[in-house]
Amino acid sequence: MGQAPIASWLNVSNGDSVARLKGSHAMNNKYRTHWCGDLRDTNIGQEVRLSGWLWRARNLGKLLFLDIRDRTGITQCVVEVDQDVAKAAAEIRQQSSVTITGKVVARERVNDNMPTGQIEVQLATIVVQGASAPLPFQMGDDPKTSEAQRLKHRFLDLRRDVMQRNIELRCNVVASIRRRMVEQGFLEIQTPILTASSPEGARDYLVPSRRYPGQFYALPPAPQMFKQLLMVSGFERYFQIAPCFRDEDARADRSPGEFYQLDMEMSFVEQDDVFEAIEPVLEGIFREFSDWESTPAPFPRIPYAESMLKYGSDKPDLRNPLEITDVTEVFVGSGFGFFEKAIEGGAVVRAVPAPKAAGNSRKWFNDVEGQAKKLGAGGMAWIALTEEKLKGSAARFIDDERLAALKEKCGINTGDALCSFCAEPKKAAKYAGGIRNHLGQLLNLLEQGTFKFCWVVDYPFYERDEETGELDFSHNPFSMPQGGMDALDNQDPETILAYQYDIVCNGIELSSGAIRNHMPELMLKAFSKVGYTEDQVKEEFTGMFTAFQYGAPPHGGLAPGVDRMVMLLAHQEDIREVIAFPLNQQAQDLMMGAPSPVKDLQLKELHLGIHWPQDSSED
RNA sequence: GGGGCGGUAGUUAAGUUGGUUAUAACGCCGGCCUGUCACGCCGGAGGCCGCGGGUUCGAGUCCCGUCCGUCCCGCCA
Repeated sequence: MGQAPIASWLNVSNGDSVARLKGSHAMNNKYRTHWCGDLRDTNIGQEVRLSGWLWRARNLGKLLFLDIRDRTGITQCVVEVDQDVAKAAAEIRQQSSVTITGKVVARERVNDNMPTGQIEVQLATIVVQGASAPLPFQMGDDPKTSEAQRLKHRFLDLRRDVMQRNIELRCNVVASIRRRMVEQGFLEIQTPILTASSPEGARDYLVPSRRYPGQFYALPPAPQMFKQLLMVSGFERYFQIAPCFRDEDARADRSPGEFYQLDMEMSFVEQDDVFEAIEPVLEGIFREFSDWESTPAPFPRIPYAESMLKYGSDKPDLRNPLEITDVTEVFVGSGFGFFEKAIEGGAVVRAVPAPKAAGNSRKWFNDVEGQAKKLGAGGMAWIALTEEKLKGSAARFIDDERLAALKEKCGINTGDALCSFCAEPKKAAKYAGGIRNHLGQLLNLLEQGTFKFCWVVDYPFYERDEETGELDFSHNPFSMPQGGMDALDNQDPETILAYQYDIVCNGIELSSGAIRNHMPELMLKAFSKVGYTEDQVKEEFTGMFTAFQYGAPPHGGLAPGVDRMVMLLAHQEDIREVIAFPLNQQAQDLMMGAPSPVKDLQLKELHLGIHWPQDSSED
């Protein structure tokens, strides 16, 4: 309650950046002699000139207060109504940009909530530099409006304290990343934005070529091939704050259309070398820009298979203490017909403990089951170990011996409950993982005030498509299979692991990366397993495949998402809060009106015609 | 592509089992107010209840369709 926006703005703002602003040469010009956040009682008696936005006005009839704000803070101006300037001042609408002059005086009543609360400026003149129309929404700490409204008027939204702080934090984080990377010998190298479409992975944004009818550039989903080429070129250590473009649907933690990665790559390294290079950067960033605890390097390394089993996810939130257990064998011979039949068919049973939840109502458990059903689960078998008896949907199948086994395996005891899911392993992991997250929040189990990092390592190299049954790369086709050629030749492809890793923080995937496959013959072999001929590989990855004929070094890297890092550091739930001009979830820019139709002439120059979808009235 | 939730004044919301003139707060306009700091007090204007169709004597409310927003699934090497 009683949020003091004035105070909160300066308290959280990065002092260094404000100091840099204040120290800049643009001081003392036509518009300002001081910054609004600058004035203290030491300035009393000085004549000052300030510029900024009229933040709030309080008109007491014979006395008028105006708050003038710039990026550094807020200064209160005061004027008595019998002075000429007062009449003009009273008419100015909030959020107009203004320049004022006046004398700094001590306040009759000090406001301890404001850094400038000791003083005020006795208004001598006020000039409106840019008048503001009535506002489309209120400008408080809480914007109290829809995101669509905010995005449509982003220039106003960005004027709010929270947004200014987020954007400033982003600047500082990016600057710190650059410093830390350069200090480790990484070179920042820009790579093309207009490049060729690549057949693997995310859907490309295409740019039609004017000079070559029917041909297209693509915006890079990531500078993947370029950074590998830079390794072939011998730059040893490359990084870039790289724009990435993917025509895929958005999420709260996934920016639509475009986003930024700290893209990095190193040559003559193994997986551990990459980890050792990036861990201090991430740890340093998170320590520099947050008061929260942060996992000290080296971060824990969790094999993919273990992560799927224990956390039901390849991006485990380690703030959540709950662990999933495989309890398949407990249900064998239990008389629970549905489970037993499914288990015979290859299903497994995964259980999530719900500590101290045994006393909850049947409705509570039904609601939890409802969450699981949302994820696609057919149902949830639960037991609750109350003082008197065992209750729950699976209770009658659990005899004393089986109960003892569950207690031991899952670490549960009287007062606790257990939620179980029976399905084929991948799905069982997904349901149990979803409920692990749900229970973590519901039971308030998440450790607070901390960033929990981990690596998820040893991803499978291949996976089988559930529908078609065909083998495909599970992650990155350019990553190195563990065991090399020997594994490709002699191992069941589904058991081959990759030198492929993700870095995860509080359940959010910051990055994935890999040690790359730099050997042409190994590439051909790896691709042949998923149905690529030699010619196809050579054609679709021409640049890289050719380059690998000329002394490619072993190399690997990764690419943590910059937006996601800033989102975590700013304690924002939505990635668009740390992007100045994000697209909305439908990948539209509501302010600029993108995407938009173009003139026929433009299409003609590009040799394009529009093929309207069915149902469209135009043709 | 699929699912959940939402769409009422400039903005945010309330609106009962369908029933007179659709409420409130902030903003806007007018008036009062000399120590406020989310200033306060009095008054006023402002509505295609997203859009289209249906049920009904009667629809903001119920039904169908559609558009828009948001979150999730698919997707995101």
